[in-house]
Amino acid sequence: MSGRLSLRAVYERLRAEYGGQQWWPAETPFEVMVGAVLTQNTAWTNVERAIANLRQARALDPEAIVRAPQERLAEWIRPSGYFNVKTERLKGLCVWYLEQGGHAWLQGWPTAELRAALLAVKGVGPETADDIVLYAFHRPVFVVDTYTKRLFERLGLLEAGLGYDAVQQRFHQELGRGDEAVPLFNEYHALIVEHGKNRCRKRPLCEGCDLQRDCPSAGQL
DNA sequence: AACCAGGAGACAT
DNA sequence: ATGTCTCATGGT
Repeated sequence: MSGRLSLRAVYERLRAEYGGQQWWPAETPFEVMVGAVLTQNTAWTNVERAIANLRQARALDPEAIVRAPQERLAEWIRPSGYFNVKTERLKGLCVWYLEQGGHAWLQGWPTAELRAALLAVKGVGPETADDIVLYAFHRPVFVVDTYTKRLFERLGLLEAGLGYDAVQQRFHQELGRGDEAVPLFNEYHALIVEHGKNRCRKRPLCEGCDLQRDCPSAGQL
C-alpha cells in the first residue's frame, strides 16, 4: 500500500541516506553571514576559496570588510562569482551588522524582527536572511531553496510555483516552529542541499528505499 | 563545450 | 503579483 508521504518521512529517509551534516560549515556566526551572501546562486567550493582569501588577508571580520577598498574586497571574493555585486552586498550587510552592535546585541532581538531587519538590507533576500537567522542565530526558521522546491514538487508534496513564504509556512505548520525545531530545521535543510548536489548522480533517493512506491517521478528525485 | 551552482534586484508587464 | 535580464567564477 502506498501511504502519503509526510515531511517527517522524507526527512527520515534523507537522514538514513546521508547521515548527520553538521551544518553550517563555518567557525563563527559572522562567517555564516559572509558565506550566506557569497553562496547566492554559487557552488560552495567557490565560496570556500573566497572565504580562504578573506581569512588569509585577515579580513574575515566586519570592520575589515567595511574599511577595505572595493577593489581589494572584490579581488578577495572573486572566486565566488558576481564579485562586483557581492562586494556591495557584503559591505552593506557588515555596515548594518556594526550599526546594530554586532552579534551579542542582535541575539537579543525577537526572531521576526531580526528576520525583517535582515530582509531590509539590500542584497539579503529570504533565503539568505533565513540562512543567517537559523545558522548564525539558532532561531526556528525553515530555509527554502531551489533544491527544496524541486524535490518536494517531484515528490508531489508541493504544488509548482508556490512563493517562498508559502513553502516555508507549509514546513512550519507541519513540523512545528518552537525552539525545539531548531535542530531539525538545521539538519533538514543541510540534507536537502546534500541530496540536491548528488541528485541521481550517486544514487537516486527513491531507488531501493521506502520513498519509491510513493514517488510520482521515481528516478529523477 | 554547454550547462549549472546552497539568489536577489531592477525593470517591464 | 508575475516574468525576464543580469551578475561571473569554476567544476562536469
